[in-house]
Amino acid sequence: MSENEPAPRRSPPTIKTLAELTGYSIATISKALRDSPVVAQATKDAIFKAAQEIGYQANARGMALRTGKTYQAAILMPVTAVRDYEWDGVEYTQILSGISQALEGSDYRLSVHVIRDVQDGCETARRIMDQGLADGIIFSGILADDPRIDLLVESQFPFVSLGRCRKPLVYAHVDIDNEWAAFAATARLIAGGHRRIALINPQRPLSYAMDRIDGFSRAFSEAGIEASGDLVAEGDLSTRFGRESAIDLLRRAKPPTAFICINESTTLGVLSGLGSLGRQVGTDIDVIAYDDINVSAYFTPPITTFYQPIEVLGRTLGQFLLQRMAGEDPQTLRQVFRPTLIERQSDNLGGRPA
Amino acid sequence: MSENEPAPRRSPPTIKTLAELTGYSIATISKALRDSPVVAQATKDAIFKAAQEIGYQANARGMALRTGKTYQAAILMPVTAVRDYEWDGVEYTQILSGISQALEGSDYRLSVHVIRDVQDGCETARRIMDQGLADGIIFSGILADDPRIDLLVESQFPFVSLGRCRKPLVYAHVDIDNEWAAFAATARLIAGGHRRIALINPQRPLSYAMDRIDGFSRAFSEAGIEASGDLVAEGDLSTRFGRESAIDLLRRAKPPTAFICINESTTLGVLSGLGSLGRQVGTDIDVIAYDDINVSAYFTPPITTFYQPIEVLGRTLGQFLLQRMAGEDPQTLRQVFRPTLIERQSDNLGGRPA
DNA sequence: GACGTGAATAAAAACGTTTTTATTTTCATT
DNA sequence: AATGAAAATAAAAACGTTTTTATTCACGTC
Repeated sequence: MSENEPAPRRSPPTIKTLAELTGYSIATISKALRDSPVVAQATKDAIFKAAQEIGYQANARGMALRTGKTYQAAILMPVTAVRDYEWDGVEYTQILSGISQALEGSDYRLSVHVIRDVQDGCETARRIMDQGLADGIIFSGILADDPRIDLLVESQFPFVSLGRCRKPLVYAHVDIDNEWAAFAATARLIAGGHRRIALINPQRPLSYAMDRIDGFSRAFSEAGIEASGDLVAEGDLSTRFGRESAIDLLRRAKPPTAFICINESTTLGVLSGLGSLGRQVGTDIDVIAYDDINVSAYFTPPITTFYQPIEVLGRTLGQFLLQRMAGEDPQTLRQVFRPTLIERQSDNLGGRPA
Repeated sequence: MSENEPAPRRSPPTIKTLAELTGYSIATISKALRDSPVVAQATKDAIFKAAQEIGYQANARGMALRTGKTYQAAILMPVTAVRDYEWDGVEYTQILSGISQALEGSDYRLSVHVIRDVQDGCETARRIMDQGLADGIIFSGILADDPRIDLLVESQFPFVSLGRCRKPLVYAHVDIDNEWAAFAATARLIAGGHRRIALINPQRPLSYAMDRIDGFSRAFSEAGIEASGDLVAEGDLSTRFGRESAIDLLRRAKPPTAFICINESTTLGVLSGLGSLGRQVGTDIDVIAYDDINVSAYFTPPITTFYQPIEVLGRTLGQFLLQRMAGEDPQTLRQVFRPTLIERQSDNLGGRPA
């Protein structure tokens, strides 16, 4: 009854501590803390106050065991096989940051699972579901036909994808309007007199690679010109790929007079390639890029880009996942962002002849 | 006894399933699976086989509740207040990837906690300990006197830091030999005839900022020359900062003839600054950089750098944390990497007059 | 043959919750 | 005053483990 041990190494207070302290049963405590309507307001107040005082924090493991939930959101982070070119993936910092911000107020925490390829991603997703490692999943690098989306849609497991597949499935997603961005970039160059335009693009199975080709082609067809489809380079998004593609394309019999780059990594490579061939950006050749991390402004010369703050995508991903995990209909959780054009001095299109 | 329901939605097998299946008690099953010596080998074999067959996977939540462990490793990821300049933090993708690789074989998973500053990091660390959100912590951006290290050392909570503080404490860490790198870069430029050398450095409270100044100063003093301490710029590591510093320094009465940059982000900024002042790297000005993500090769011109694959740091961090969480003495868990010099054409030091 | 010993296994308790079920109390209605 | 419903709370069970304690059994020893 009256043990006077001075509690030398006290363990954190549990619901039981609160029960002893307030005189209520643990059941009542639990309900009160979750603001259940069955417990009297006065009781709730007393319990809240006591909880506040002793700094009670619900034990996540206990909750997890009982409810079957993990209070974890998982993100599948690709780590590319291309080791020598390490720029790839830099935008993930932004994505993580955005997601974390969205999760901040909630009880959810973010866990990272690196994956090597889509296959690996599929297995990881399945493991997450089967072993109950997380309550929801976010992933990117969506293929035109992506098995992860099929799997998760079928299992009805909460997830949000960064990017869309080409199947008519209903699922929560966030994306960039790549078709539009490629269209706008191409149309802009065509309007500037260019006819031979190169597109530095990711590999074909990626859904957004195809979106970009669609936009690219549409711009030509709306202008009534034949598309320079022979100038589409497809590869990993490394700086090396950008450089080698640029050099290869410019050495051809019918070289491009302008480049559209998929991201800043390839843009840097293209600029490096142009430089080593002695070509001047803005004079000999125009370049328009898609802008990941807002660094194109510092290229020499600065490059005109389409910019979309990645962190915003991340925040939206996080919000959508929370809503999805709360049971919301994926139908309503879809957003496609249009990047904004940032004109920089390199690009004085229209001022020069075709 | 003989219910013929076709088990339409079976839940994953538990230890109890195994008990029923094999006829042993759940206690024996648990011990067998953990390979306890008290259970007979034949029994173990039978239980392992059964577990294999039904694909039994231990429930992480049950384990967590009982053992008090979380099987989570936490990383504190800084998200800088500098929103406009988003390159910052790109190397975190590499770090995460490395840590994940190290954790791969283990039962541990990696969870990300974003922090806004050191203060926030301190609170987050405390919360992780108090609420038992993880069994170990990794963090970076170490200050010369870092409260997080004090806190965790005192609490004896397992952690590994990327970077060292300047207090003589014993704790697991991984670091780059910044003193040496700065010394080597400075000495190289001095040997090439430079006397007025600028150092683009992070802000002072950061431990490695001071390490770099130490190395910088030592190179001068060993050469018997007065250090160009007036040419040390301190700021955030954004590209903008690099650009503005370069422009500012070059406009001074006694401008630098060479730059040492802390990372590729600032390097790009410095190059941008040089470009807009019409200076030629490798002719008018030399630049040596520290290389995060191996992209300096594609700058125009390519820049000589000190390179250390960040992923290796990440892997080491992960390994150390695992060992630390297994109870290993932090005394033995310390590693300081020396980056390797990558000479690129821009840097033909010694071939020109002072 | 009783007895201790050691090996093997089983039973029970515990971790901290939530949820279902049971009990008590209050109070209006007859 | 008895009855019943509603409100409030308590008790108990459950989630899936691990660990401590208890039981059973075989065997060698006195």
